[in-house]
Amino acid sequence: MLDKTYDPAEIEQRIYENWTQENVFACGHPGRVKAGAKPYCIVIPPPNVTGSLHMGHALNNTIQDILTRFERMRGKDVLWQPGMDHAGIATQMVVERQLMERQEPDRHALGREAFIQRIWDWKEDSGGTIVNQLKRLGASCDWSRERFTMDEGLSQAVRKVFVELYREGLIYKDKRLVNWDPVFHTAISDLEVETKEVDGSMWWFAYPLVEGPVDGLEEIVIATTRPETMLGDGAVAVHPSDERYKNLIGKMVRLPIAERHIPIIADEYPDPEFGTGAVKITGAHDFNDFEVARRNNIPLIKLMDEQARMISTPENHVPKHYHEVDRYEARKMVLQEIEDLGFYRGKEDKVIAQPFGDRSKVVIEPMLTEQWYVNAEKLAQPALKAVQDGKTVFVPKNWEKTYYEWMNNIQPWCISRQLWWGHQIPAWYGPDDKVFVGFDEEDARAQAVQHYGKDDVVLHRDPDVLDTWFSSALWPFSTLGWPEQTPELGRYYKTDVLVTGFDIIFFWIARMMMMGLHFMKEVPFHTVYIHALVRDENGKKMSKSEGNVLDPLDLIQGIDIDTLVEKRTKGLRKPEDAPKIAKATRKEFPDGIKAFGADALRFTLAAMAAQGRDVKLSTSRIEGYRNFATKIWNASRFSQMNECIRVEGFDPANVQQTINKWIAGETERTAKTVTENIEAHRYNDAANALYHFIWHVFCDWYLELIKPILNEGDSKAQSETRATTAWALDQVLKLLHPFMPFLTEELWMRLAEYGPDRKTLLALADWPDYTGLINKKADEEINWVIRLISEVRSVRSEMNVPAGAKIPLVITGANAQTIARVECHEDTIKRLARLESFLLSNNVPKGAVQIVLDEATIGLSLVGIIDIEQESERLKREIEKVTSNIERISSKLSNDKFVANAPKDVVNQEKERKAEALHKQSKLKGALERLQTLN
RNA sequence: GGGUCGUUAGCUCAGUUGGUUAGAGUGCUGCCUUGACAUGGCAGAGGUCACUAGUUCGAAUCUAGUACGACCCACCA
Repeated sequence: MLDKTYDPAEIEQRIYENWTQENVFACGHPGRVKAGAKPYCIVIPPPNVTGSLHMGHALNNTIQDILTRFERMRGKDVLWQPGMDHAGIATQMVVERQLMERQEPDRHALGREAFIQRIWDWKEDSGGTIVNQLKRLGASCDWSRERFTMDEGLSQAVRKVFVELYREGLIYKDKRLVNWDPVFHTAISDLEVETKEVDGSMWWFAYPLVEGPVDGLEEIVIATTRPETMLGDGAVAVHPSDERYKNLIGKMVRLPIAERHIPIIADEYPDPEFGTGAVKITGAHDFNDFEVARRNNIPLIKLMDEQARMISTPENHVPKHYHEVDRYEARKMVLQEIEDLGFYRGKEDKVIAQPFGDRSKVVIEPMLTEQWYVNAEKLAQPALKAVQDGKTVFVPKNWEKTYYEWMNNIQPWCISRQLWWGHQIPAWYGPDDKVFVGFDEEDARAQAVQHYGKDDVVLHRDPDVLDTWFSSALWPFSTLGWPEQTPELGRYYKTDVLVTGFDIIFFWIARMMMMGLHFMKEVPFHTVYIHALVRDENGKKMSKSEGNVLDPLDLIQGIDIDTLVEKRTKGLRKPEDAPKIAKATRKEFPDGIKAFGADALRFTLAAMAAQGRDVKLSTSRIEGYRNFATKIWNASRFSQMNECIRVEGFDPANVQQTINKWIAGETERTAKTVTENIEAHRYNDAANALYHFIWHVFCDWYLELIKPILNEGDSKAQSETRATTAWALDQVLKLLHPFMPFLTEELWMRLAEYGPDRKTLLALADWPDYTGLINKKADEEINWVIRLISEVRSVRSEMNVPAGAKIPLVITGANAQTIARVECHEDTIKRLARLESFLLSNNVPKGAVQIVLDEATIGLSLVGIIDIEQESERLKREIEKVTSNIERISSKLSNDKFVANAPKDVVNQEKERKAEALHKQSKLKGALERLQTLN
């Protein structure tokens, strides 16, 4: 016998092991995948090897799991391809920090090879905790095929792609400005830069004219937000149309501190309306200036080292006392010196847009370096066209616009990183720095030998590694075995659906599209489902520094308040926020967080994942769905207690009892709704349909309505009802399984003890697909019973009839159909409406409350309880309601335009409604009259 | 500066192509420990669908504008 409540903690782990043992998730498994089964494939967005499961992962993977479980049950050969990303910067950072904490030698002391080995060791020990967390969530990935972006196979794919793109001229080296991260000492791509508005200042400096005043001007005043870069100025630019400076163009000015002479040039770039209209040009440290400098042949003077400290230059542009000084310290020094020298012309505080590294959170420095680039513009064209042609569809569709927008303005993709952890660039340099790109050193050497015409060439390898997203871009085919032509590659590529958040459309989706089309000549997936961001219940983004992070694992297994507070306040960027966060957390969860189980969390995420909207997660919602799990558990318990045993060969189309016909039809409806909504990626609609059916149809009505049959019905009706209940419950478990896999699988097995053996685990059972079970007559009849019971209950409550009091009921004016229904469902109605007796009569008795139900009038004898005044008021209110309804419909129907223009169906419907309302009105009037004459 | 989206019950949200009296969950009120379930049952209160104008027989839904809010992209020194 089942316990009274469902205990997820006890069950979930055991169930997952069961699935694994039975190879339930293995694609192409000969034991369980039917011959001729269609393939279905989803590749997981590979989580970082350093990552742990956050709410975004939980939503993302719940959706993928719903899809894969659904398709698996529909008989497809499903591959959910799992794996992890090596996450270049993040991983290197974690291990470097670990070395520091343990006071071990840093990576430079260790050397490259030892450091990389150290990272592999780290991965072995503590990498990939997220995999186990995904299992806790129930993710039905084929773990036997797990891949890692640094695996040998995937690394080969990376090298091959690099070499081929290089040979096609789509990868090249270039010296230009890049976004430089002074903390990680590496270039990063445009996408990894976050522009933020911060409080800053703009200062005015005067540069004196070398050859004396022109038009009375002795100096030109420039405005800058970055004073320290003035040491590298190569020119001052003014707009050619700017009358103020017209005669200054071509003159030289003296650059203070640096004591150099630089020209005043004319360029379209300066805006005469802004600042002073004169712009200092620092080509090596500003993207705009770089372009101006290029156009005008102005020298680029690199001022800083990889940590953004000032350096000396070969031409001694930077005075000695600035050497090795940090850029912000240098700023203060420049300001002071400019002031001391008398060239300071003022300051304005203003909000300025500044670039920050998305991981390091420090201000990015534009730096002049040589890097590897992908010609993204060229690769983008087919990727753009594929979406335009509908080869790949975005759901919701409006994301396509975002995709187009970015693809149409795509910039060269900087792919080299000055890190150690990652795919080292397969490029080797000869003595004269001539580059040889090859699949491996041997390949490169062969080219070098041929080039130099001698055998003993000394080559050194490019030390840089590739952007992590370079290998992620290959994920849909590299994980399937490419460049080998594996059977899996042929079978599962292109994949079916990619499920991800909008934040990586550019980082990942766009690049997979480009690489997939280029190397596989086919899009990587036919559908991209973009889900929303998960926020806290106030709509704020969950972030460590806000202290509002909800860890999915905590919701699954529960956490006490002290531990939660400790988690939220540990390692904050701003430790002073800790007390505030602790207080808010204690207020939000005075008793900590209860263990809701994975199923409740999954169901919540699915139910809240409406297309195109953020998910604001609230714990009360999760609690509600935990209760839902308990409800199902108890419905199963009821079924078990009443010996509702499944019958081999039971066919829901053959049931005789009206109530059973009805639930069979309702089940069919629900199955259709759920199927259609999952197919349409409307997970919230599917979840809500299930919730409503299970709780408010199956439990609230079906199980209540059959109780009289189970208790005292004839044996034929009893056995049919038991079999139907068992069948319906099976369908419930199947339909709910993609959403709540643990609970349903457990019940599936537990209920198996009470009937014929299950042929398979629920995860492999056939998805419900019925037609022809809907029976209009049964629907009408049961709905009549439900309406009758509801009306009686409502009146009882309104008249304050004690819940325990059983009262007599009299039906008058009933037609033959109603009489038949009454006879058939008498026991049920008596029980659920708490009636003492149930009579058919020609007269409404004295002292009765009257309910109009279709053609019949139902009298509830409440002698001694009824208040004639009150009842008369109630009836009048009812009549008023119906009358206003009639008026509304009448005015509609008397509108010629409505009758002429509205569809026939709508007009007829209104006519029908009017007739019904008129009928009800006259019945209610009769009831009121009787009340007044009888009493 | 460009773009996307949102505004519906106290709260969190549904509402697909315009067509009953706009729905859930949660919270609230009243009654109920009735043999599956108090993590429950029954009944109920609660909405000018942000605002304005328009299209239409008919608008939460379509169009235009206004207000407020969110997010993304972008080089104004």
